[in-house]
Amino acid sequence: MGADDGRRVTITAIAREAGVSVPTVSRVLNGRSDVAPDTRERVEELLRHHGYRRRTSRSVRRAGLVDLVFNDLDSPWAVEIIRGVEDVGHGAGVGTVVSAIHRQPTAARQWLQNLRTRATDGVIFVTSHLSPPLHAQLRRLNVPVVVVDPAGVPAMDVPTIGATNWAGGLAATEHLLAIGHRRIGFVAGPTHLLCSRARLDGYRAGLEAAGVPVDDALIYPGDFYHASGFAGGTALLDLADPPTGIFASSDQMAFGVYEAIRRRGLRVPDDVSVVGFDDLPEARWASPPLTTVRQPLVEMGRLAARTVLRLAQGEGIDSPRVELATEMVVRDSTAAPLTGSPASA
Amino acid sequence: MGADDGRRVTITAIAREAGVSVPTVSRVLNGRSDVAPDTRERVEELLRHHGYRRRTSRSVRRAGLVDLVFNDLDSPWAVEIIRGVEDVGHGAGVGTVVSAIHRQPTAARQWLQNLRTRATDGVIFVTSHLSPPLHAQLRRLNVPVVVVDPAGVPAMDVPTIGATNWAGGLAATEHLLAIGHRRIGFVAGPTHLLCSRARLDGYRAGLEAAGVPVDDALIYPGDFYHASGFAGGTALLDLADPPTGIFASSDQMAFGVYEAIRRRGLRVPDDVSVVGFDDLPEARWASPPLTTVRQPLVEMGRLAARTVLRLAQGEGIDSPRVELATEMVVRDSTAAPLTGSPASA
DNA sequence: TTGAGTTGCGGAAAAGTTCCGGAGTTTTTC
DNA sequence: GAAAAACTCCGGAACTTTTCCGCAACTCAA
Repeated sequence: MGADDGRRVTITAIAREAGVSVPTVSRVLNGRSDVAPDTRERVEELLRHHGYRRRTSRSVRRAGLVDLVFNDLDSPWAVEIIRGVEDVGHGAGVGTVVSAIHRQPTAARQWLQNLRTRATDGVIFVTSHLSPPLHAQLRRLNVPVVVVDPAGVPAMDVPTIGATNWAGGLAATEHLLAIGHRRIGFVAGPTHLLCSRARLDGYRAGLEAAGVPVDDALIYPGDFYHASGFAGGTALLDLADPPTGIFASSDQMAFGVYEAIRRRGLRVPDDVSVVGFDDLPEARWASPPLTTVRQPLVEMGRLAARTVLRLAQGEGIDSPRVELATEMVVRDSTAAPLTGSPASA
Repeated sequence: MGADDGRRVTITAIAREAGVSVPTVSRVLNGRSDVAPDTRERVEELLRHHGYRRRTSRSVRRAGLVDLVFNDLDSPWAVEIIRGVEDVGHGAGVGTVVSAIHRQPTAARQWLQNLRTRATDGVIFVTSHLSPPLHAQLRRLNVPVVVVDPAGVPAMDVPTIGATNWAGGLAATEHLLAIGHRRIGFVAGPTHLLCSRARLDGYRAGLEAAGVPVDDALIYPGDFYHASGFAGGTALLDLADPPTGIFASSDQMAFGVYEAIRRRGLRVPDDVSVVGFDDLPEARWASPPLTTVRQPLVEMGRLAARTVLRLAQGEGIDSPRVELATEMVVRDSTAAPLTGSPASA
């Protein structure tokens, strides 16, 4: 596309073609406010069409801010990501702007509106859909974007950062199988998230590799929050042939499962084993301490921040898709199933 | 839905469409009296339909950012505050910049350095000491400051926002006394924080009002984090005459106490009752669900944001010191003490 | 030095406000 | 009952404020 005819594109050429002066193009590039909306659009269109790139890597004016956008800000999960981003940002002398767009397009538009009035060095979306129009707008503003735990398919040319969710799901399932469980319940996350589906597939793969048939009745659709874990645990224990172990695909749901088990008058791990996913700080302090799959959330935040800052400097990216390793953390919420129960060993 | 087709709506367009002159529209906008009622109505209808917005912000130039500074970003506690601030900020079209200064003066200096390169409409400190030099610097920059849960004395002329910590500590103690406990342990927060001291004083006041002598051996110095709760619970249970109920002045420490009790092979609330402070979302889902003192954290964040934005607009403040009410939330972690104590039952 | 890009300054034009007067209507006066 | 006075409502024009962009001077790297 760019069709840059041998020579590098300069703002002088853009200015001539757009019928404006050089300073005006410069102002558009730097996100100044004193440019008429349609002039800005015309110039941005030409910049994009010619694939303009900043001349030097050094003279980039930084806004001193990185945007971190969540769908919802209602989980301890979020703090871990914030910590990672803030840590790197702090070291690099950039502030971290945290927003929640609550899945509403109006909120997203309002956020974008605010973004226009100031500047940003880059945007990190977390488990967000990053709607095409929004992405197009950001592209027009020439703002680098990174997505953590992308919702849909890896998408276009946006770098994404995640964890090895499939491997984590597999490891958790293998752990339960290894200590003797055969009937393993699964509380899934929202199906529209890639990480949820990967964890579910890891669970399925683990069962199949062990020759245990996958029973759809043992898979409960949750949403990562406490309440759905409670509902899922209750539903699974209500089955005629209830599971001896339950793998919840988030720690919060695992705590909900704890509560469901406790309400039944049963105990963890004596009667039912539970495995979570995330390894939030509170997993270590739950009663009993939760066996879970550790996601390096802080490290994911750090990496996202470093990536977006590199992009902001015009530097390249090693890989458009990075998955950090998960790690099985065995604590006290898993044990061998009761041998006696229906049959025996 | 004004469907503003790219261009901005001007009063000229409105005037043309309404069949009146520009000055007439201007008069409607400014609430002048010399406009015929039906003319006024017609114009107002069109203004509404096109979503007309005043061109001039009229107010001072805003940076569109509010800074939210924590000491450490390592507790679910922080998310609640962030949610509140972000919520109000989002509504007002300002971004929320989250920072952690890790109690280090160097980090604070670095943060201030970053602040100089950009602009801010105001700063909210959370449980921070707000050292005099830092405060002086901010004052020099003419940046409004609000402190949530101030560390030291209410300080100079800085508005502060907190909760009724003393009343909360009293309520928790009274609850334990009411169900029959006489020997009540207390796991304190860091003594340099005002809220910690207030909770401790509430505890003492509750005991004294009930005629129960305060035993310093029952007061363990914690730091609000899990680990110190575990240490405190362990230490209290190791006493020759251990408490039958433990009041931890944060939910996280209460979870640490849970773990200490569990390690002893004892049970909550059968053997030992536990009360927390904060009412984090996970308190509801702990095993067993935690009896605690609810702090309106989100609301505190909201209020802080509203206050700092009002200050930024040059408006006045109703009160320099606001305390929001705490609320006793009774769940399943408290019960009457075993009557026979060491033996019997 | 040279070329690319940025910034302070100022001016033209647009947007919005205020002053003023005039047409039409209502009220008062004689 | 007619003229005068007063009032209502609105447009023209002058004025003020804000936006937008070019000029020229400047910075920065090669």
